[in-house]
Amino acid sequence: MISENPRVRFAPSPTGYLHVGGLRTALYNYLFAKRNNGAFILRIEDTDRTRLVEGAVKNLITTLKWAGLDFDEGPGKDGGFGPYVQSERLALYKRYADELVQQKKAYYCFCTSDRIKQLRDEQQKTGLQSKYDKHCLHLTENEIRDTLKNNEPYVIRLNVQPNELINIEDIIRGEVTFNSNVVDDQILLKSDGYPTYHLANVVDDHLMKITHVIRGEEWLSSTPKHILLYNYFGWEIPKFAHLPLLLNPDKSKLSKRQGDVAVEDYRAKGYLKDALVNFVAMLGWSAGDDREFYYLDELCSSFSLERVNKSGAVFNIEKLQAMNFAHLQKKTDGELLNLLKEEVAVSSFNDHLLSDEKLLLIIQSMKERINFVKEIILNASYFFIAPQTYDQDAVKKRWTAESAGLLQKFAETIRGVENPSKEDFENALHQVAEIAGVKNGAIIHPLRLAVSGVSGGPGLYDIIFILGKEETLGRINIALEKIII
RNA sequence: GGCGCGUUCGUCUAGUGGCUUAGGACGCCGCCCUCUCAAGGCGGAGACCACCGGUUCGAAUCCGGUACGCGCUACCA
Repeated sequence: MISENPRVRFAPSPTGYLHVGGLRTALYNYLFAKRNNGAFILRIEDTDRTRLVEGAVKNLITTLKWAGLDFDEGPGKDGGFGPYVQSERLALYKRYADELVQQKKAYYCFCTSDRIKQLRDEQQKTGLQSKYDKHCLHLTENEIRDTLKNNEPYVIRLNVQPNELINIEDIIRGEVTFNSNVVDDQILLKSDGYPTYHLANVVDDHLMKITHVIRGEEWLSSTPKHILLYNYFGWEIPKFAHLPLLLNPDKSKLSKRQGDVAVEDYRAKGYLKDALVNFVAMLGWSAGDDREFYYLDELCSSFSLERVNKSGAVFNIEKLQAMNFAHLQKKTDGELLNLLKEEVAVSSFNDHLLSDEKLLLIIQSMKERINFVKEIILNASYFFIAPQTYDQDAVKKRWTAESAGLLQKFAETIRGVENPSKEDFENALHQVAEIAGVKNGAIIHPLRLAVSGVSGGPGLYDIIFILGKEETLGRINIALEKIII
């Protein structure tokens, strides 16, 4: 079954950010490695120079690390199989491509892109499959030598034999069969000297002793090319597992056009890494029971490729958000304190220093009312600064002719209390209400409005206790001046 | 067009021939709780298991076909 120490790799191309689909691919590779005592390798596939983005590799590594997916081998962490960046392995690909040419399993091609385009147009017009016509396969050795000597640009193509059945044993999908007639004479080495994905990934997977290729379903169709390559080189074929795609709400392949796809975007929005990882793990995998809440280490011990689904999964943000809430509730107050301090530091309240003790009280009162830590600042700014405005709808609904008088009475009552506790505030309010002959709500609602500016939020006594007596008195005064009905 | 893959509530899924009047989660609706907003508790609507045919005493589960969706079809990965 699973070899002693499997080696798997996540092989993104550095195009700028980590796609959430990529995160899931990386995660499944990581989980598989951890579950089976194997190695998780990061390899950078930067063979397309036109799509290179500055700083992308660094960003990729940072984001992977943020998610908790530490690699065992990769850029900056050699395990004896480096380098792990394909652009640093060019000589290797050239050598293996040449080897194939020697054996007539690949050949030089000098066709111009114009000719290829023309060929393709014609084939399309006649309803044929677009495929290279092996035109250059029939060049004589002399012709090839002369053209090469003239420094004509060339590519090296795979020489696919017609009418062979190519079988793929896929761990997730079972046996998949292709006829070699539908496999194009794929370009292996581009005219700029860089390999295409197909050559590079086969050479590297072999050299890096990759045992299991776990990648997205979009690669299934080109797997026959890879099988052919392994066979031509006489190399052992790794096990394949093609993961179902992550989908947009309209079921097309998850793309930028329909929302955020970068892990960095979700991170910036305040999603917890635990939640994102948990959510993405459940998109296409389940342990076979009803459990949905997992931490990364728990996923490590229960994951198996055999239980990965075959069909694509819609990336449902609402569920992600619910997952984030669930993970948030499980965090200790201490963990939340650290997260809150980070948010405060980058907010407009960064010079508004509240004690840890006070922040902790704020966290406890707000925890179950938020989906993101930053919402404490966004939705409960009144803990940091007195309300600048008062919600007009709430004023209309809660502020009556008697409100001002009641708040004044309440203020008078608490003014004399030394270091009032939450209960002291509550008792004071009850007392005022009783004397005035009104319901508690007649004071509670306007008071909440006066100190917070809004109608929702934590229990009133929690709010004013956190604010403290002086601040509460001050805010009542301001409100009495500002709220006019 | 060709090739490949897929198809269980709106979404993520459980289900591997009888335990299923198809279970859970998110979302939605209602009730309870309640100083508000949440959270929580309880309940509800929501899937003729894409369709048709076959195998079988019995099928969401096995087989075949059809439809639909998606992916690939680049000197992109």
